[in-house]
Amino acid sequence: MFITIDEADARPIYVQVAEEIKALIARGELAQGAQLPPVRQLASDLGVNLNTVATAYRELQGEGLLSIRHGAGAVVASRTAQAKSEEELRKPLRVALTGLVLAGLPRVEIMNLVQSELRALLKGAK
Amino acid sequence: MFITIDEADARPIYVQVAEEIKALIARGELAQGAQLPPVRQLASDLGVNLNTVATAYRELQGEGLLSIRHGAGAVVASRTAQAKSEEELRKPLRVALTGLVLAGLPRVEIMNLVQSELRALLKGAK
DNA sequence: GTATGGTGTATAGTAACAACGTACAATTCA
DNA sequence: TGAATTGTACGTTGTTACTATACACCATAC
Repeated sequence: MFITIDEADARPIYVQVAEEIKALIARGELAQGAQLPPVRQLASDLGVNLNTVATAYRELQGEGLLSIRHGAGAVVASRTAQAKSEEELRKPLRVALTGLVLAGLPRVEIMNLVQSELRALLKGAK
Repeated sequence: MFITIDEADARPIYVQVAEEIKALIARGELAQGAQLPPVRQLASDLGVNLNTVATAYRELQGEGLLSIRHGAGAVVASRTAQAKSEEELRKPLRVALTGLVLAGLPRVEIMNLVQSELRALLKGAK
């Protein structure tokens, strides 16, 4: 589990952890049924409290990506998250693209970035 | 100024407001030099406190997009935000794309979404 | 079965943050 | 100059993020 916390990132730690695990699942590096590290282990690896990791796990469980069993561990439940509304999907994309446009990147460069990121994510796709 | 607050959106109100103004600037609907509404007016339109809007304005000023003068108002200072690191630009994009992949959208559909959003943003570009 | 070690969960405390109401200060203009 | 308009500062309240510590569930060896 190669997860890192970015101090410069304003988002809460548990959100960052959840986001990184999501990316691992999307890439197929965490396949369906795969066991996740115990909250204590991942927490100590990251230098945070175990409850912070537990919150991330519960968030992912809420999205249908993990299955947590008290006493046993957490496993990847599915590679597909529960359905969101189209607007919930579009908004983060709009925010990201707005940032790129305001950074002054030309259209072609933005498309290159998108394709490069998307390729990395779909690498392990079926 | 057509800005709306999304109750379902977990992000703070001032972030949502700042984000929507950014999109207006990117689209060219708020050109360089354009005057922004007084914090009291926008605040009452949105049904929030004036300081909440003021915080959004200051955030945008910090990114170099607005110029605020005490007693006068706020105007669009630039259409280009201050330089961010490549990772700061990539991360939101990765998060957005991860969400789309986990939602089960096929590659072509994701690319269609991206192009549709990007077209809307670049509509007013020179 | 039950003891033990491993696992997630619950609770309480602290600090920081978001949003608000109110008072203050700078600018504009009649 | 004075009044209206604009952003700013300050104090309060409720929420959130994170932590430390104690609890509850599960698997397994014996």
